[in-house]
Amino acid sequence: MRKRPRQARSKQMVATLIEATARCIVANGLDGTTTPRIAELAGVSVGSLYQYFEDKEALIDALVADRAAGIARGLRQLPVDTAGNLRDMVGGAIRYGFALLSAGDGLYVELIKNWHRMPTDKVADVLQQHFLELARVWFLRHYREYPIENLQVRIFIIVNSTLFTMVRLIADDHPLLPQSDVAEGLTDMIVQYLAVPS
Amino acid sequence: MRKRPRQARSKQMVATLIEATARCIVANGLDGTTTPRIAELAGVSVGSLYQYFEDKEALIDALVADRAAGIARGLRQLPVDTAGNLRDMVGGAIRYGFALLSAGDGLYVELIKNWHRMPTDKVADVLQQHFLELARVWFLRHYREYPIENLQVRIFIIVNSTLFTMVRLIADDHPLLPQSDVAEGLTDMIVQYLAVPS
DNA sequence: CCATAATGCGAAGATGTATTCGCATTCAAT
DNA sequence: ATTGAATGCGAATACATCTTCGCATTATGG
Repeated sequence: MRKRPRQARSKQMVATLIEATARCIVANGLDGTTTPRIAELAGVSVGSLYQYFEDKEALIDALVADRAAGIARGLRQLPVDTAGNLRDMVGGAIRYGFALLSAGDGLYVELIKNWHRMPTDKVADVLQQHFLELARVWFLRHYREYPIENLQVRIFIIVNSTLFTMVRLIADDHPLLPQSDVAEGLTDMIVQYLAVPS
Repeated sequence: MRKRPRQARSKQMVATLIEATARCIVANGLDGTTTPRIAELAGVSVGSLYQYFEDKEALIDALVADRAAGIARGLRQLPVDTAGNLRDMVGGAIRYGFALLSAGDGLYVELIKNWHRMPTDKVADVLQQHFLELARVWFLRHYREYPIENLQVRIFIIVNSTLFTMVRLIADDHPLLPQSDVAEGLTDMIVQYLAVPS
């Protein structure tokens, strides 16, 4: 951030700009998101934007960081029963994922579509770490011993598979397959993949 | 195409432009690919480009169509043994996929990264249809009866999961996980998912 | 209340890209 | 060889975006 906000109104401005960025991406897509448009949506001048953000990228990074923090918070508060059966846990996570991606008028979908030019690692790592830890706990409880090495590969595959399959489905204007079927399919696939002790 | 090529040199020009586009994308990324740069790489003027292609998009579409045709050809010639075991078939396909993505200096990876602003369906449908048909044949041979409805969902999930997991891994500059491990993991996951008759 | 710093402004500058158009060159058929 | 069509050219046009800078407005502390 170019200038540290000292007064209350400038803190407000930073928040307003980040939210305007989100709305602009939703309304115009990432490519159609320009600094004048963001400023207009924020009800603010372009100059003010550059008072607090080095450039457009910094603004978008701030948005991603904000949402990533939100998602991390949501994941931690997601009720999990590490004593329960695997299928319920996975199924719950899948449903949570679909709900999240469908929320925010498609902001997340647009961000993930453009993962390669965004600080994707911030978010992907959050998911990766969360589910890795979750799986670790679950397996320790149920099997005592488990090849942890292999678990990283499995979680990497599962997280990426799920994320992009979901996005591909949601981004499709005329999806041939119902979301519920794909959710069930993903759940089946993941549970079976995790269940086999290699 | 704006003008149908009548003379030999113009056919050559179309081919040269398409190949230059491929090289430009490899060298500069899709965003860094501009019509002047393509023309320069082709050793041709910008004007000539617009003689044969309505706009930049048409040129890129032509490139995608060309490669999609090539991939379709490659898939058909891929030796498959529908009498053999499932794991060998899936493993072979995965290896073929990794080889394809690693080839062409990263052209395919760059194209898939930007799937959402490309005629992705052209390629995705090719893969979808190919593996759907392949799976159908295999299952008819081995089980006689199989819930075909469900098979579409499974193939959708498998194709997208595999494609994007591969791309995510290859696009990572410092991959934590070795490609061979991920390939094996994907194979395991797919085989198990397909093997369970639902 | 005043002085100073912080904040807000938006037209203008700098850059870059897609596309066109009039003219030059080459081909192919007679 | 000639002529009309096809092809090739690239400077110029049109447009859009990011970013800056000098000035106006607002807040804060003494």
